[in-house]
Amino acid sequence: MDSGELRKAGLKATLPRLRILSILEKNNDLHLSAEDVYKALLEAGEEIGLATVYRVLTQFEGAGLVIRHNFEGGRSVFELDSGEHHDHIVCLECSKVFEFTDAAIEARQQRIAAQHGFRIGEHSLVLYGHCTKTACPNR
Amino acid sequence: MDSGELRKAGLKATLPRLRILSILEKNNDLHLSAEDVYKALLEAGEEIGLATVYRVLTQFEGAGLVIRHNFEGGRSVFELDSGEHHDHIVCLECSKVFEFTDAAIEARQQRIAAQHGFRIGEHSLVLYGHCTKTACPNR
DNA sequence: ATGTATGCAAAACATTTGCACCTGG
DNA sequence: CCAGGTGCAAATGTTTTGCATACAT
Repeated sequence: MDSGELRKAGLKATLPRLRILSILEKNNDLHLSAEDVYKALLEAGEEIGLATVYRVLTQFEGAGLVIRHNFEGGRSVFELDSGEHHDHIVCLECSKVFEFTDAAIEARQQRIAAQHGFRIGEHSLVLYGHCTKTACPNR
Repeated sequence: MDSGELRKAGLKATLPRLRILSILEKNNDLHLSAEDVYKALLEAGEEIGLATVYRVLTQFEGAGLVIRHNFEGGRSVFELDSGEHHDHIVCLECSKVFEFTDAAIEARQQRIAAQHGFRIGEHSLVLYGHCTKTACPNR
């Protein structure tokens, strides 16, 4: 049980929080929207309010447990913060998300930021494209 | 007058469209939201509806005249598409935006996408950070 | 107990759409 | 003239908030 993680983040270990954390853990490869999490919980027979999902996800983000992405398409998606930064490739057709990291890119980013007098906090690199060989509906 | 540009994009050269284009040109260094454009036009004494601004910006995006960004914070911002791709650095404190390009990063992005069986359409690299020497309110 | 968290419904935003009227070519 | 564009208001979709109730410690 992750009560510890929550406590450490200064959050009471309530049932809704534990459940949301559990959904995120179970789908760590996916990137879920608040509604996705909500539906997953309902389907699992759990009772929860959508507002709670939003509140908890926002708190998790503030606590550094979760990362919020603003990919194309209005809604935010969330993933557990593994601690290791990574970038994303999003298929514009099937919405599948791949993750990657590249040391060379990271290094250049730091240098560029410094050149512009910036101290980088977070950064997000998202490649939008089209699958050519995966299970993408369009091949 | 940019009637030509519009015509070329298959769009009638109407007054609202010309005005919006003009606002974007005048603020090419900024990244404006639909509401920003709307307000700018109202302040300039022009009559226009917010819905029209949204419609026109979306059409411009489709026509490749404009690029839409989903930076942090729910709303979309727009900038004229200069034709030359570039990345962004956004100050989390003063919201100032700097642009840059880096050939090495671009090259690696292509390679990485290819490795994952992706054909890249668009991509967006945004560094979120803090100014250290510009006119940022927090220095 | 008691301060916090939750659920529900209502509110707040950003954006889109239906429709009658206006306009550019 | 006529297809397409615009304005307004209403609809949508997402996220936030107020408030009375329920829960963790």
